[in-house]
Amino acid sequence: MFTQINSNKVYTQIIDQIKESIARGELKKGDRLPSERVMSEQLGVSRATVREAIRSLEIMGLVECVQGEGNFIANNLENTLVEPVSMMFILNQGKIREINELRRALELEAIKLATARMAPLGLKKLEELCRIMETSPEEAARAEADKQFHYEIAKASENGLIMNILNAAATLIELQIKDVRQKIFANEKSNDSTNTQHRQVLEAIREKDADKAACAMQTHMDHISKFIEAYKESENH
Amino acid sequence: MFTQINSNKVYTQIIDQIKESIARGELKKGDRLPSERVMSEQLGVSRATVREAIRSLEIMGLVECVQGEGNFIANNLENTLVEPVSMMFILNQGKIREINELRRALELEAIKLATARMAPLGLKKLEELCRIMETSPEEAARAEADKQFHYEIAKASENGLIMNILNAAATLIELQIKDVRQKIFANEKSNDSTNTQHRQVLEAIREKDADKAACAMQTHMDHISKFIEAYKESENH
DNA sequence: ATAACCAAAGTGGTCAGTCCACTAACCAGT
DNA sequence: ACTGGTTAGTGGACTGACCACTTTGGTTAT
Repeated sequence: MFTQINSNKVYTQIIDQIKESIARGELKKGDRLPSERVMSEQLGVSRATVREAIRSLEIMGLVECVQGEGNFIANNLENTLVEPVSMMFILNQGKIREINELRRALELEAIKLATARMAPLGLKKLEELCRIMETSPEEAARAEADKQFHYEIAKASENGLIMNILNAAATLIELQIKDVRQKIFANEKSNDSTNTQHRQVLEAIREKDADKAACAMQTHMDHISKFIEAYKESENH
Repeated sequence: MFTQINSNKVYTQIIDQIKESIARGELKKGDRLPSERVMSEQLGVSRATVREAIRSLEIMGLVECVQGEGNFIANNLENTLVEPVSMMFILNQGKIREINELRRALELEAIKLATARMAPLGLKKLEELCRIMETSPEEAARAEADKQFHYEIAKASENGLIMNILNAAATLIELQIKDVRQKIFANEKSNDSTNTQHRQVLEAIREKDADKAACAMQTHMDHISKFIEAYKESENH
């Protein structure tokens, strides 16, 4: 009967215009937006309204605002979804279990894809990271290598979406439990089994056996989340 | 020597305060925020700044703003991540392939979890939805049942994060290809095989066989994404 | 008494103008 | 070549005003 009337708040339209401009390729990563004063003039709206639109994009990590310099399309989109996901998670009173399950889903898909798409150079990096985790005397270095190991796999999946959300999930876990690795492995011989698991993942990738790799990763994830949930549990008591 | 000074923009602090207030449980879903004028007074900042903070939360879907009434913590968080994910996707010049892969990852995890957690009532709903897809003469009704079928599974996974991101992925596909189902199945006998796949998923759940269910879903996902990517392909030529 | 109406108060949406803090670029003095 | 100041342009924040909308409560007509 009647067509839905879309309120079309002005700031929404501005955001849409910026989005379209990006989609059309007029704005690319790192590009500078026109100054707020110029934009407000071009769009025929007040500067305050332009700022509300830009602010939203900034919080989402799509725009970087530098005082005295200008507003830029973000170069690095890696942390784009951390804020939104974390907010949504808090507001939903989410459980750590949910993040673990999400992470497992993505790691499993990522490694399947990565196994097919991994380049020799990536394999070499994974090899090196395994070595560091096994031999480095400093926990900090081992922890960093651990992160990198999973990051390399995500990268090799050649899927920006999965990579991004995976990063958000990992960050969210860190937010919930500071220094996860330290707390889990500090008083554990568990380090050895973790290293073994990483090795098995690496070997499976090398053999281009996606199912085997996924299986190895699944074991690894189960191992980790068992500790995380146990830790979180003990914290609440 | 010197410690890094963090600028801590004011609107960021306001957002943090609102977040903390939510985390502490002072603000819950559906609650009304103090009016902008009151907040600006309480926080000792201008209304414009308060608005920039609230605007960001609104775009992320965490706050709903109603003119003449007030600003509310969102009741419905289902679409929280659609905007951020879609933005990030566009800015990254993502391919439809990536969404499909993301969706597959989540559907696979969701169905594993759902198989373990599905209640009898949910099974009944799935049964009914299968029936509609198989017998309803109206494509619109069948399409709706299709959506509901996947939604019920996501719901049964009892994981808000996965449910939410899955919804974002599904929405994103719809954004890329309007009326996906119609376009894919309009001139296809493919409807039959889709129905068969849904049946197989349902049966596996009924048998509480998570692996079998995941396998059936995998087949279903492969089937769908083959069509979607083919369609998108043809569209670009 | 009931229903319809209307005015007031409060709210978010938008605007214009102002000042401050910061950056980069240029320029003069050393 | 380096230093330090000046200046133009930028984002950050504030102020006060007006508009559009909703709710509310009293007033009027029935």
